[in-house]
Amino acid sequence: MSDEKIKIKFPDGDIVEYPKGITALEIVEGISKKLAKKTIAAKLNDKVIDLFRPIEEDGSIVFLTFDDNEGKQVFWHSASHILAQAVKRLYPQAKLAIGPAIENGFYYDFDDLNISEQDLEKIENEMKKIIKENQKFTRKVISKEQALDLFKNEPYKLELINDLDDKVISIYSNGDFVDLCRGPHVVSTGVIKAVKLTKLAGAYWRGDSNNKMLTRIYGIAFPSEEQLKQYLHFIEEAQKRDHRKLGKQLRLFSLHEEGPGFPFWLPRGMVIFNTLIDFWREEHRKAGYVEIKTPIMLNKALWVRSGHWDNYRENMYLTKVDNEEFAIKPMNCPGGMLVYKEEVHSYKELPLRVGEIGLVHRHELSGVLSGLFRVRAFHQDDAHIFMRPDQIKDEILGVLQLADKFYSIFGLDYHLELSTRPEKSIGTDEQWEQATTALEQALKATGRDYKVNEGDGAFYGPKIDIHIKDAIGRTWQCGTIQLDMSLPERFDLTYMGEDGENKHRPVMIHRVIYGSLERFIGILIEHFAGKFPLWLAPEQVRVIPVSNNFNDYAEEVYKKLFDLGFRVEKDFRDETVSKKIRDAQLMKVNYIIVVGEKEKSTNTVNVRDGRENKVLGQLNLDDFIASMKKEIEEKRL
RNA sequence: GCCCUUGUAGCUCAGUCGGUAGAGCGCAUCCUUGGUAAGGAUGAGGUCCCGGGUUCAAGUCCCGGCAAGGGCUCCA
Repeated sequence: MSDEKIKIKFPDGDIVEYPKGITALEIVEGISKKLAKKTIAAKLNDKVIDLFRPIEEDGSIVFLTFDDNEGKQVFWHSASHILAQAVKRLYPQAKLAIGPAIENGFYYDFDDLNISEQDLEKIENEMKKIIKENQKFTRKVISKEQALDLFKNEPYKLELINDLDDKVISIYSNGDFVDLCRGPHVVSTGVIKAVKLTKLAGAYWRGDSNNKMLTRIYGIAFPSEEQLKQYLHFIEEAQKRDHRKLGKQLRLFSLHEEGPGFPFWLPRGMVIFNTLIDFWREEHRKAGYVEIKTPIMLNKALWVRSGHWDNYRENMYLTKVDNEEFAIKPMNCPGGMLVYKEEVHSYKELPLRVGEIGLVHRHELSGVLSGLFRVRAFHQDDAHIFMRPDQIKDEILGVLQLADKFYSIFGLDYHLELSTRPEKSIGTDEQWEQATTALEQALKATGRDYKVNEGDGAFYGPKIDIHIKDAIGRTWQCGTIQLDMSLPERFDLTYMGEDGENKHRPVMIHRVIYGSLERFIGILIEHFAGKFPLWLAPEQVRVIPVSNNFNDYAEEVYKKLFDLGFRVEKDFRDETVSKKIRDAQLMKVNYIIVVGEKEKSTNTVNVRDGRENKVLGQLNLDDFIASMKKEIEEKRL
């Protein structure tokens, strides 16, 4: 090592001199053994590097642990190398593709690997062996020729190397295993304390469905067994909330072979469905919307005009009526266009906000269907807003505020994303500029952060997506606001301007807040784990007499609640109280009322909170009714 | 659409080596009349997803299809 020095700046501002070529590991060990133990990688001048890589230049350094996202990525990426190494040991003929870290864990793709899920345990055990061997990771930069020679038996690696061209080609080795890799990696395999292979799947090479399908193995790893256990427990809990499972248990909806992707709504599910729509109607009425309903099936000429025939036909259900071709609507907009054109509109009546709970059908690929989250028939809480160009900002802001009101009611946090002009698009630069600026202004006016996805907009206009976050941290795209510069042209929509000319082109947006009622309910089921707020609950109250000697009083209580409009059931079965309580609990009834002698003589009810699984005690019936009314009124969570 | 896995009573699932179908829950009837998460007994209930094939014999093995689950691709 030379006498040359380099200057390293720490996050707290301190600058320390070190000999050139020192490693981040040596630096951190000099600071704190404890920190060194937790440290996975380092960030030098904002570039993540291996702890074992010699530092040759001045710079500011940050140490990364598993708590940092970038630390996790290094950790999981290293685990994926161990996975590949284990697979190569057990199945030498397997060909390596790629193996990155992902949001939750890592995967590695292989070709020529014929295994089934039972083999995962074997591979996992081999990984544990490699971890035990505590092999050191090393990095080496090689020439393209060397790389081509080194990986001559790995066709996928060769393809990658040839695509790397002028970039630096680095390889990482640990033990007998070498992989083409940008890195960085952990110091040694022993750092990975706990690993689990979670699933086996097919995946196309380079994500292109024209390419060969490879075998992908997914896994997760942690710095301690305890963390792995916690993670697996979390997954288990999440599975208990699965809306497909709860939907069946709580008898909300069903799916049948006879109609793949076409959900059946059962009485209990219909309560939620209708309650959501009631709420929607009321809020939209207040926000100045009118409502229409357009036909579910319209002729081919309309879809040709709207552009769907050319761009979306693959996903449309077609049929014939009197020998003319018709399509079941995959979207509501074309019908809405016809309604707009029914009369001449004045600039004075804009913005025109036209809502529609539209049932749309889309032929999604069989492999993508999933419970209520991905279906072939669903209801959109659609609305089209027609406006003058100067109204864009305020209208968008109005929609964002309305969406905020909705999501807050359900206790759903969310974030906003703006997608701008894609490469393939219609319209002029000015139009895009104006539209995008208006969207941005509206976003800024909300005072919320938003993310920009450059070039991710639809070909016909920029859009804002609303991504909600559920009770266990998963995000879902629900609401969208899309500006459409295509349909007003295609349908030649106009309005009469101040100048007396009926040739002005309105700006149109499509927007949804629930997105799809089906999907939204699926999300709500999982968000609430089936325990709905009182205002939404399919069964708000269940009345249980302690024995059939008290059926008369129970009936009286039941009838009173029923007549007041509560969703109430009674359980007069010849079963024990415990049994009936249990059944009510399993159905996640909000309030379970038990009545016997005590209650009958005092005109009270004994209430149990079904969501909390807790007895609240004896309450005056009228007081209880008043408190429920209030709870519903406030839409309390 | 593609890869892997699965499909048995209303539900959740067992079914070994190919020998002709099982449990718990639910349901019905009876006993029990009860105080906050499963009282007891008896009984009914089956196109083993569908169609072919192999075999003396198929829930079981093979082929094809359909559906579901996990992924990939797709998602105006």
